[in-house]
Amino acid sequence: MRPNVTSLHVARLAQVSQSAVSRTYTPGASVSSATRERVLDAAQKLGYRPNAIARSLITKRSRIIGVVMSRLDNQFYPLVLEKLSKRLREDGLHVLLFISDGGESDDVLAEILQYQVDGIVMASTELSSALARDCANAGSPVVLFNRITRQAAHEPHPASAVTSDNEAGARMMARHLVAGGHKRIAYIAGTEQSSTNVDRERGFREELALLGKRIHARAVGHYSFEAAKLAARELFSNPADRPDAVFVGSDHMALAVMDVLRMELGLRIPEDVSVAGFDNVPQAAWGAYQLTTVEQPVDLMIEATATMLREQLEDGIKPHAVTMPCALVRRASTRKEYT
Amino acid sequence: MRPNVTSLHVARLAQVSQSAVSRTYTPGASVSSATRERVLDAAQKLGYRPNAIARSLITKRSRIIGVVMSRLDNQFYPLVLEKLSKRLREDGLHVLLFISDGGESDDVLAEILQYQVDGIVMASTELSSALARDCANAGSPVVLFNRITRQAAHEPHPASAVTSDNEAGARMMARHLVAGGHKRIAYIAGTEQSSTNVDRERGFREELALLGKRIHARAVGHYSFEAAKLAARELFSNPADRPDAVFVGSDHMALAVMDVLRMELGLRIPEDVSVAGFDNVPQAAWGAYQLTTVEQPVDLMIEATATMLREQLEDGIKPHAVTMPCALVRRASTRKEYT
DNA sequence: TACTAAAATGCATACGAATGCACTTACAAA
DNA sequence: TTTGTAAGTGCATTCGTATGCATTTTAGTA
Repeated sequence: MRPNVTSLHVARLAQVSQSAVSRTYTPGASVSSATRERVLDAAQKLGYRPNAIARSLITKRSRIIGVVMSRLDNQFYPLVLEKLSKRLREDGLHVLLFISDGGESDDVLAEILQYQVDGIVMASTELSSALARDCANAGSPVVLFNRITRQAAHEPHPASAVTSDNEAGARMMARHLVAGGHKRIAYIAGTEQSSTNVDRERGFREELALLGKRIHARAVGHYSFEAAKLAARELFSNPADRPDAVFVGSDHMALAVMDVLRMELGLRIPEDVSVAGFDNVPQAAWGAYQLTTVEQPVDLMIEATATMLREQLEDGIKPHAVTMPCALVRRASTRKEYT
Repeated sequence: MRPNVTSLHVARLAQVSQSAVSRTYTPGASVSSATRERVLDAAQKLGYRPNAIARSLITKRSRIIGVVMSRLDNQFYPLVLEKLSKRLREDGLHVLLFISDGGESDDVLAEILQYQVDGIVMASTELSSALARDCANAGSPVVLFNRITRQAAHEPHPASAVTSDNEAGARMMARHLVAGGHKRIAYIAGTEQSSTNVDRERGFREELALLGKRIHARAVGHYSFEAAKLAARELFSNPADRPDAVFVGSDHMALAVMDVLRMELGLRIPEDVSVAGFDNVPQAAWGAYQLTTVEQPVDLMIEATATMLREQLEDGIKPHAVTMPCALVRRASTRKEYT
């Protein structure tokens, strides 16, 4: 194996100092264009590439962002990952990816921190405040994506958070379903403790209350495709008292629910029962589903994430939380008018 | 910001040398259990974490694998990513993720190599042999996942490759469709130059020929959802001569095709036309689609990928190619018997 | 108890690039 | 020409850990 070619080799060939080589690759450093050219020439000849590891060691900037995700089977997250990765690359950052199983991710975080990441993005993952403190101590700002940490009002935020306005989105859906004349409205929850579910459920419940309605039946789908199927069967187990609408805590689950209702129970959507979801994943628009849903503004959320990372990294701004607006997307899975 | 706590700080607190601290964290190194314990105690108190960057600099092993992907909207790849990430973590490796736009990925590779990755996995991406050589020179073994480089017989493989037996899979599908009594069998291609498409199309065509049939009509979907819709419209534009079966180069495209056939053209599947795909993504099993398809043995392919990386890394084994068997998955989107 | 092999430990150096500092050179203004 | 200023350059050091080597300690055996 050939020995690695280092800046020193380049320096020798170009007849300059190692510093000159370094400066050539450091934007804004002081090098004459003559030297720069000789360095680049030599580098070209030797096939030199600056060693990012060595650079990180001395600059204390790895230009790596640790990203923790789970549930990649829910199309929402791969798309987030794709966009996030592209967006961070624009800022010269790279993604070190960790797949967690969704629960507490102590060990995962420990590994991440060893790599001296410049920041951490956690999506579809919980973060204990103890872990958040660890990260803060390690100097790695954390941005929660699509999750939020509950926080006592007087305490500082342990981590930043980017979410959409889950509560408002759910309220829109409540109004939409009530306007459709539905009488027996059910709710299928995601993971119960997750902030997304808490917010969505609260918004939905409260808006229904304002309209003089209530959640007629409820089951839990844990944001899982299979669990959502079980939840649907449970909700519709009593033929005498079936819901005429189901608001499901995520599209991923809602698609499973639609399958159960149509294939197993022979129900027509939306004639017999309306189904609505949350997220607006691509499949929601597919012809066989046409799922009415609440759209999360992914692009805005990604942009906000990138911005918050940069702010905390460069300007030392404190962690805080931002919320982006949702929008109702009406499709064919919900009745539109009172019948 | 607190200064980072280093092995030296731990050493001082534990009253040992910095070497002792290092050895404590090096499996198989020579440390007495007494010192190890004191070191761990001190580390605990100080919140010490070994700096993976510094370690990499000296060991010349980053324990990072660069993974290049595109098309994360095709569910096949997120699932590969999830499994690959988990599998590599078992080997103590981590994933540095790059999203490419699918074409040549020169710049992406340059960035990857700067991080001194121990290896590279490229999925859904082409790799020129020039780039492959760059990687080899940099000492980073490359494994192509679900792609293969065409190679003159006498030349050494520039990169390893893990694929399923695309050709055999397509042959199975040809037999299945012919057995179903289809007369006018169409094919929708993925990206035409991609090895997956070349192999699938060849297998399909040749097996049909053996059975005395030929591809009745053909269009190109570029492995894209939207392009596949266009392809479907094109294939079915002449009502007088419509295919009675369509083999689509990937499930992702096949689902789009089904939408067009049913929603836009009002065709029944499989009564009016059979549709089949390739990959067996989760959505293929969804109630609304029930897509007959060829299953790629993802778990085997992941395992092979991990193995090849390890072999090339540790045992210096030369790049080579392996192929895993596919299996036909019959569902409701294809007619089963001659009618 | 004496002797030997093995284990444990510390010292010093190396990995590859960035950067503060001191110095030289170039160039413009007086 | 002299002076002042800025740009360019090289030296030497630094980042945090691993490891070869020499040395000391321990344990094992006769």
